[in-house]
Amino acid sequence: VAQRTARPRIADVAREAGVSKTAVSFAFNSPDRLAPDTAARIRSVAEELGYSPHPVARMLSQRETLTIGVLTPQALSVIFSNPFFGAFSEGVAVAAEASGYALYFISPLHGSLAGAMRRATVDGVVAIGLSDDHPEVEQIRRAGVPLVVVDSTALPDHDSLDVDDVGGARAAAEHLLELGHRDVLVVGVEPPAPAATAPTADGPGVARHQPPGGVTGRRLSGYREAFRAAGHDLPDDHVVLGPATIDGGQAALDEAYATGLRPTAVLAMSDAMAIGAMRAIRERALTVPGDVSVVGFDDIDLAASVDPPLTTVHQPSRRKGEEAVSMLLRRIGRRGSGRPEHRRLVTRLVVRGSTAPPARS
Amino acid sequence: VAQRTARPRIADVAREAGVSKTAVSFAFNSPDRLAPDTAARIRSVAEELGYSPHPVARMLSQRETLTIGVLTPQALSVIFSNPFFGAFSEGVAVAAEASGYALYFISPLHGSLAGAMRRATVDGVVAIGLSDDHPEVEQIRRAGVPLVVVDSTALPDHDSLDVDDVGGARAAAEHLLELGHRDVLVVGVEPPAPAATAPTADGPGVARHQPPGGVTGRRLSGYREAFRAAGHDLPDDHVVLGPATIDGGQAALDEAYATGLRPTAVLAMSDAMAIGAMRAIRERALTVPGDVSVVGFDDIDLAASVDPPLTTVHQPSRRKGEEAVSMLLRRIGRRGSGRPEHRRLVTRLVVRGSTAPPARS
DNA sequence: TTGTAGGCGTTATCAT
DNA sequence: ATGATAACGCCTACAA
Repeated sequence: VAQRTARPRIADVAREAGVSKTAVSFAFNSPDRLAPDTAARIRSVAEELGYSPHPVARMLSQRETLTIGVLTPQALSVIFSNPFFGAFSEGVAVAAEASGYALYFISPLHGSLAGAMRRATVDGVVAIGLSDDHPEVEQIRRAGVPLVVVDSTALPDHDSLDVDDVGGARAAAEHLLELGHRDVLVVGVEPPAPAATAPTADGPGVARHQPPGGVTGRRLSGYREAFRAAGHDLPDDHVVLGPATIDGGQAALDEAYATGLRPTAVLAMSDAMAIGAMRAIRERALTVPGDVSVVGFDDIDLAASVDPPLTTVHQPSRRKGEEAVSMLLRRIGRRGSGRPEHRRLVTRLVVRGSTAPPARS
Repeated sequence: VAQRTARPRIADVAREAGVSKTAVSFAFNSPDRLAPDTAARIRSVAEELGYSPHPVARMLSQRETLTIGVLTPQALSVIFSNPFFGAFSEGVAVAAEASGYALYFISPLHGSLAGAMRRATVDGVVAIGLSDDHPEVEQIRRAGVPLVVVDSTALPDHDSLDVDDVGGARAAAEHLLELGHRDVLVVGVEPPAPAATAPTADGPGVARHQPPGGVTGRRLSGYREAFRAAGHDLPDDHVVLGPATIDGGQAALDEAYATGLRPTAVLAMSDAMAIGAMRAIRERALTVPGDVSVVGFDDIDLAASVDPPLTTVHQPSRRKGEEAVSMLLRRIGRRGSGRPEHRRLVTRLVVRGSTAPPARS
């Protein structure tokens, strides 16, 4: 590797071209204010020297980064292993790129999300899955950066975007109830354990005492509504939580079986977990949907391609990403002012092949 | 939303606490150099005012961003829709987070990758899939930022990391040949069309005149080697390219059928494309592997869960991400000096259910 | 059309 | 232990 030589600065170009630093700056930022040939000469000298404006210096003086942050309370590793997040990011990326913004991922560093947030050089933030009871949410809000929260219990002061989790979950549960299922296991997404407070890495387990908020809470109440309306019960010990990954779903199901549960159906809060659950079910030499029905949530691209095709609740993941960025860019444009906007996108149940009536035993 | 009030600066804290700016800086960066109570007082004033050091100013003065860039010649939208990339990013994220680095994604903005690169405030870059014949590769190298290229034809001057594409591809082709297939369609990953030069958005099509380089080229030559060794032929018109997505694979297969091809097997260069190909095959009322066998590449998490389970070439995607970052951090640590390092990881064929002997017709 | 000078907010150097 | 001052590299009134 070529030893890195000192990066040329604007003064070098100015000297070499025999003009002032201002002229060089103009050549890059407002060429119209320069005689055409001066501008051309400056640019060619710059090219020759390999000069380009230092982005950090530029940011500092323009107070603008042309970057938007994607903030998540989970480690990026768990995030990137969830296909739903891939689709969401796709939407975010499309909208950001279209407006010339780059993407910066903000995740807990050294256990601190607020710390990572302070380090982030962004013009605004899309926060996904940041529940309002997150211990650092207050510090994050105070950063004073335009913020759109996605899939959170709406912070009334901030723009928010979510989907009809309750309705979608209710539809999923109703579907199982109509098929005749009564003994149903809920496989939920575990709210990220803030490493700062309680780093209890005890894997998936039954729901903790405090009722989960955010998406998990909303979907859970959707499931419950359906059961209640049908005059049935969804006991607390039939709710197992874990990370929203294939492995998480598999582990969650194993956990439930270890507890002695033998449900005829599974309501998973993420397709990745649903797929993991199906794996666990098969490893027990049971079949889907013959012995156990499975319903997912998200409707990832591959949901229709797995075996059996997954019955799931569709949510517009890509659009969610696009819409979040577009709300954020609007707010950035307004320089943060204006009343907060709250949007909710629709969900719908997509019935495929992973659900069937329970086996008569 | 609260009207954003002027962000407090170091001088505000200094004044309020009755100390100098230096003292405030020390309170944050080297508290040991201050009397314990002064440090404490300063920090509490800072807290009260809601002050934290401006990250951009900090970067400027420290000449360090604690951020690594992930550069891709494709739009992020196509990237995030490829599960392989999710796994790779997972590895990148794990390694980066472990060292306290944040992630910044660099993709073509306004059609220019080099332009996006110049805007990027990063300490180093992991470039994935940047072929050496990319029109902007020279400008990117000249940026003088530590660079690790992944899945590229190795730039001899830079650290590089790839997998045994040739060997993996050869194994895939040999597998099909052994099963008895002769009429095989290759579904390849299309090198990104640099928007800067030829924005010919004519979708998937047969290979262009210039032979593809990078991964596509290497995998193709692996396939060819196997055919040649078996005394068979892999005609040029049996190679179709498209974006590495489900849709891309589906479109590529449709294209081939439109051309009149009726292969008994498909060699796809990505699992996403393989899954897309399987969809297209089924839409023609054909079965996999009964009528057409399909082999993928990557071995994404879901490969074993699709129907039928996908025979594919495994590559250590996560490890690739981790290793790339670790090489990059080493180089950053050496401040860019030292001889370039070149690593290659292994691949292996994983036979599942999507391949079988050709139907006797 | 071009140049001068001040500011962006920090950290580092060198005194005291 | 603390403070004054000069970088860091650029942008942009304002002046010429």
